[in-house]
Amino acid sequence: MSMYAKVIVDVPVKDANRPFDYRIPDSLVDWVEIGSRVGVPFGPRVLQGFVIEIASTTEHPPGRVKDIQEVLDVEPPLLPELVQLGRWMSEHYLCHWVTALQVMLPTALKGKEEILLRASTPLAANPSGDGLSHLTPEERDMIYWLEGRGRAAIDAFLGQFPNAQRTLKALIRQKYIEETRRVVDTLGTKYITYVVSDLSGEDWDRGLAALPLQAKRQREAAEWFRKQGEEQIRLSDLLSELQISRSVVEGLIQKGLVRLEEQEEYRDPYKDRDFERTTSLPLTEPQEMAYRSIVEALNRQEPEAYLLHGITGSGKTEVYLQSIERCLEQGRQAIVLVPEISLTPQMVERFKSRFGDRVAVLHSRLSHGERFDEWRRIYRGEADVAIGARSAVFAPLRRIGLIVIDEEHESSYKQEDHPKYHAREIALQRSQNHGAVVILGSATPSMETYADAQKKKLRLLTLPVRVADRPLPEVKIVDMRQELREGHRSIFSRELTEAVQDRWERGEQSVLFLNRRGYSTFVLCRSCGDTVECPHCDISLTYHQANRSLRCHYCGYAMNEPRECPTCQSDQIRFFGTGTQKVEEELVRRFPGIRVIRMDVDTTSQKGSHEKWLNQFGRRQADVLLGTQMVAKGLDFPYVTLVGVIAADTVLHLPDFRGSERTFQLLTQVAGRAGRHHLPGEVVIQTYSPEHYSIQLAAQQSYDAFFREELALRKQAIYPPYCRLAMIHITHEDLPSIVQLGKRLVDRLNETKPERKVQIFGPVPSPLSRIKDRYRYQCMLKFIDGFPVASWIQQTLDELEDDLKTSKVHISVDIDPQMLM
DNA sequence: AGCACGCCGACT
DNA sequence: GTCGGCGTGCTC
Repeated sequence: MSMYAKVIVDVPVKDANRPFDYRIPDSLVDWVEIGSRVGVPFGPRVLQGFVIEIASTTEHPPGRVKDIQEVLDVEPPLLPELVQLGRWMSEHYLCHWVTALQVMLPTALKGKEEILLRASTPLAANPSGDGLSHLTPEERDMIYWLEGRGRAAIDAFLGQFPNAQRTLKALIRQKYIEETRRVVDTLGTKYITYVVSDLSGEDWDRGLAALPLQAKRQREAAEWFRKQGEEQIRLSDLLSELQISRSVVEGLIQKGLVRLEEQEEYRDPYKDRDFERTTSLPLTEPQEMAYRSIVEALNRQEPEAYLLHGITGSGKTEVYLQSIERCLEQGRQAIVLVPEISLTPQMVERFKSRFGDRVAVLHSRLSHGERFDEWRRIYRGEADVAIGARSAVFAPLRRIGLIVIDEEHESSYKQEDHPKYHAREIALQRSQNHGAVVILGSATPSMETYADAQKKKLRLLTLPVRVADRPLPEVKIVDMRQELREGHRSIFSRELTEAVQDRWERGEQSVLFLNRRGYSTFVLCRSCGDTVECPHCDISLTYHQANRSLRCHYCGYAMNEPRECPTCQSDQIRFFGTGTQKVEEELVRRFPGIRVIRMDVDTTSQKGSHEKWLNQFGRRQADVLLGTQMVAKGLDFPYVTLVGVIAADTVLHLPDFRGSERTFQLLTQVAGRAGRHHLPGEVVIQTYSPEHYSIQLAAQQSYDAFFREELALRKQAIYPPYCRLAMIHITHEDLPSIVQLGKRLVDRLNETKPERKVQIFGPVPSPLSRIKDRYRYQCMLKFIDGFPVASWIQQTLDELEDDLKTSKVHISVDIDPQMLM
């Protein structure tokens, strides 16, 4: 009786987004499991696929079912739990199943098709070449070339014979050339050769004595090997240590003294670093309470979610560390998610120091190979704490007890391309599967999360004071309009200039923060501080350079680029634009001789440069650290006593209802970098909107007040947490089609929508109205929590299938979008 | 997505 | 007459 496997093939297209049945040949029966990665024939090709189910029957006539060609890994890389999670994701986020599965694996495990060619009639069998006589000389050339090589990749062949695709196809059809297709991994495993010996002491001595007298080098090598007292030594170490060549070792192998063994080597990205072991620190009372509550939940081994709301410097990380310790004691495992940007060496070090080799680190700065190695350590249970950015939530752990999401409000937990998942949601999903505890930690929780805590959907734990009762830094707000009125046009206000000067003289350090995102997109009057807003939407207009207009991307309202401020008629109207480079120049000009480290995408693109700069700053080899987002998070340096925010408004006026929330979070985070140790800290915030509640309340470090204020506004305008959002993006090559199709889609949605559960806005052109020669429209949906939007949208799209298929429209859906652009 | 099949215009 | 354009349809 044959067995069959249901396989999701690597063809992310609607028609292929379903399992295909394959027969499992007898030779592979022991290898094919749920979660296996296999190579399967699909049409004329051989593709990678994932086994999602194994069955003893198939609905298809046996003749129509092909065999699985190969199994690509010794063990199935996807745990059954993740296979199911992938299905849930594909339904919930409206993506192809295979896309959801692939995102869970390191890119090293993405096999691609390889085509090998071979001449089918060896010359030897047909020396006269008669069989080829009716071929053209060119065709014969190809066959001779292939015979000379034995086997060649199709790329090499086409390199040799450009534009020969068609001829090649014909030769394959006529069976002059044989084609083999299979799936190969993009990246192999790294192997290291070790020298080992199985001999007992006596045998060894005997062997050593038997060495010919002239074999000086061999004797030397053998004695050195023995002296090390290790069971195995890296061949490369031995060769370099004794300055001998491989042939010496070959001699010892021949005489049976040693043998070589290939072993898989993990590329440990931290192998050259020593981590000083640390043990638990004493907990403050609030820490202790939070910890105890978490431990109780861990002991219950049931899914439970907590919000750990702790102000900056209150010691959230220590609570994580000790909770993880408890989790490991239970024989369970943990995942720690941190935003990519704060996955700093400092952060990693704290975990490595506490848990040593039991920690595996996954982040984007590792090479594909390194990532794969760390992933495998987790897969094999050699590491039981996985720490990483967003995608680490898929770490292949089998017994998860705890999932920590640090800085849970960070938008980087939402993946911006398919599958557009939110790591927080995936974490909650996995905690259900494992009976695990989830800790969402933040000083500035997202509105949604805090609202959930108030609704008791999450249990709230609070750390209201800093460790060792250190005071929060003093925050000053500088009104940049006033500066201008008094004739100061510099990027630096007088207040900030003085403060920097002061630290410089005292040998203390400053961090200057420039929020680059959003520059040049909004219009601001330097005289009255007003921004130009949409009359219908109460949101800043976006400057569109293409047609020099201001637009609202919620309702589509547009106006021409203004020459004067609509409020005060001043001509001091500006399209904002300042970069870190410009700030650095200004800084050096003002303080000749000051040592500045600039950290932005330009200076940190190189591997390890991030770490290098921070180390330099930590060793006090610079007076000022100037940077974007990346200096806002997680840094903890004792001599930083000043934090300056160059322009606090940038995010505030982005056309996004989360502008105030983002501003508040960012300012609070940045301010938290100052005065974390024995020296008191000071924060200077420069802004054109000093009275704005998000800036005022960030200065007061008053989360609760901000939450209340913002919540009222969200309620009024009906935005999350009072509803949930979905965004439908429509793109097409030409404008008339997209307008027409957009309308048809929205009409259909309106016809089928359940009253009072969904509101539909749009379609309107996206703020980026054309990308890569495709026009973009978007349509926003507000819906009440609990309504199954995804399946409703999918159903509606299916109904329109015929219309949509004939046009070249692309439709993609984003559930709970973070950016409305 | 690819790749084949299939049906219409400019070339040896 | 053929080469080659890309519309349409399918992949267990």
